Amino acid sequence: MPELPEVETVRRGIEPHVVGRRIARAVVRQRQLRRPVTPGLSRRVAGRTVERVERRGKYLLLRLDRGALICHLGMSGSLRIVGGETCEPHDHVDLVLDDGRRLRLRDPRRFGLLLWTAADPHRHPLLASLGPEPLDDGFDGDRLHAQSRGRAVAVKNFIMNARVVVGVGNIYASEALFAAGIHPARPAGRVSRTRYRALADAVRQVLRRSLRAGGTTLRDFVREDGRPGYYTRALDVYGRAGEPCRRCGKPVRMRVIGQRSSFFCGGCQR
DNA sequence: AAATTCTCCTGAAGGC
DNA sequence: TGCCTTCAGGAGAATT
Repeated sequence: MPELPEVETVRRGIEPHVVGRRIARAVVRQRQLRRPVTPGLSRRVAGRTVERVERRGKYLLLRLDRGALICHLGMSGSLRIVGGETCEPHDHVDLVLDDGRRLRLRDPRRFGLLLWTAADPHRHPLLASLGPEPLDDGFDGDRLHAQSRGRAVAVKNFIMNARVVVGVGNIYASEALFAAGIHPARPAGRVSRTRYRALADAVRQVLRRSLRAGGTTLRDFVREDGRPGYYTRALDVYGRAGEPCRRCGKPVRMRVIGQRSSFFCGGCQR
């Protein structure tokens, strides 16, 4: 499931193939994604040139010379550069480029998103109220601390809230909390400033480490050329229920917190 | 306002 | 072997 490192890997992967290219047309085979693909997509993008590819949280933004495309990969989405029109099930949308190649969105579970907007995509309702980028200035422990006062929500859900910080999904939330020694179910308002600083550092470290590896792939993640891009980074806790904690040896525990499976070490995290 | 629940969908995994 | 059931998962929307 693509989280921030995976989405950034995709962005870097497709960027050199699409920037400067003119879009000939779009082919929409399945418009029913998380939201319907913008009606008349092909008409909107035909003849437009891709000026740059940006990322905001887990959203990819294709800035065109007029308008922009907002794309989200949900949990099973992938974008690839393909040579022909031969497609497989779940290949929902193609952007046909002027060199004949295609940027193809595949998304079996259809939790993804592809929207066209005429305005600044950063002002789009889906993006307008997003929190800071974890790898940029503006995200730090002091901010987390200030924002969490009085909040009873579990700290894990707190840092997975895109209004608090973008790009931290279920996997890296568990990993960062382990690295910071914070119990995932602890109320967000009861985490000290010092520990929020450790958590912010942990979030950055976990994301950077994964990004350097081209993204941690657990399931459906593939890179722009279709390579699995699997990097078997040893996750410390995620998916390791029952296995020994790498730090203290006690078995890693799994618990559902806020509708999401959470992995942690009861010995190392308080 | 904040927190929780619901929802979309399919592939994988588990049960029998 | 195969059919049926259950469930994960991003994140906005709806509900409490």
